[in-house]
Amino acid sequence: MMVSTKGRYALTVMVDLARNAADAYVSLSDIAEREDLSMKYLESIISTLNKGGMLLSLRGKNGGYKLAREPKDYNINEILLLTEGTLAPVGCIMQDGVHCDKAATCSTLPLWAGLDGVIENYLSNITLQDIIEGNRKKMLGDYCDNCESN
Amino acid sequence: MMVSTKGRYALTVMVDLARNAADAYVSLSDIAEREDLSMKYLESIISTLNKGGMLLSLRGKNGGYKLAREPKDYNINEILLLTEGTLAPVGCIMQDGVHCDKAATCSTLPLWAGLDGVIENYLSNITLQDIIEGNRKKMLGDYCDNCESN
DNA sequence: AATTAATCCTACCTAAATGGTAGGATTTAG
DNA sequence: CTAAATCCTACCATTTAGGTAGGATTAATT
Repeated sequence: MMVSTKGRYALTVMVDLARNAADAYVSLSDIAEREDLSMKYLESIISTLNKGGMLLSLRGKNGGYKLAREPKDYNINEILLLTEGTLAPVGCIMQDGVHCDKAATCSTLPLWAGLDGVIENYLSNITLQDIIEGNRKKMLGDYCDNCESN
Repeated sequence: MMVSTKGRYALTVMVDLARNAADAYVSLSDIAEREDLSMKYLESIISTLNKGGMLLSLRGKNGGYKLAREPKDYNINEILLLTEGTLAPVGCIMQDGVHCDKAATCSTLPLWAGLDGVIENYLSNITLQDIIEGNRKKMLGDYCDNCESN
């Protein structure tokens, strides 16, 4: 599994905040209850999102979190990358340039690099806005059963 | 990581066999030595490939393995699927129809389904032959640095 | 018939990652 | 002052990854 619950729940939190945006700060307990997820676990996840500059937070009573930007200005790749650390499909594709010592002669490396590119391309072109709008055509593409043909 | 060493080594073995095809059976110790991988570990991996109908095997002295079909008739998706069990990017996408009980209302599910489709589409369209030919254009697509522009 | 070289099979093992939980310190609105 | 919230550190159980070990079986060669 490329994306663990950490990344999945992080996206769920972002979508929840995008939906319940208004202008107010939303408490984590509200999010946890709405999404039926462990608040304690979400705490560590939302901390990563917050430190990564994805959110604004307010401590103390009536505090909580809200999005730092508009939903259309978040792409899914950056959200998952922040929480997962890497989205590389294999261990021999590194984001920081470190790679296997056989890389120069490896015949399968272009395959993994190509796969990595396809994944990043897909996720980078979908925004938080697309998700809350339920833009199935963009997300499911040609494989969408009930998307209009134009 | 979506693809573990199991799947990666399985592909390495298939590529090695495709290269050293001839007509003869190739012993696992030869493959392990050429690819610089543990023979004992490869044993369990090649067993999966063999039982899955990807290979032909011959026991006893001078025995070994060879491809059951021509390299152009293997796509990478089927090789990885067999050895990894699943290539789903998240736990909530299952190959056998089992899914999360929130699926009906989940707003992120189309994203995961779309990602899954993109991965499967990419891997299904690349063959073992493409790899041994070093078809960088097909593997790296638009992201290829030194592919010809036509 | 014996030897050798190969696949086949079952069991085991260590380290790291996953998916959390627990408890308390700090901050701020009312 | 109190309640409700974020923030922070530590811990922990289970599963997965990445192998290793040892031997049984099969078949070609001498």
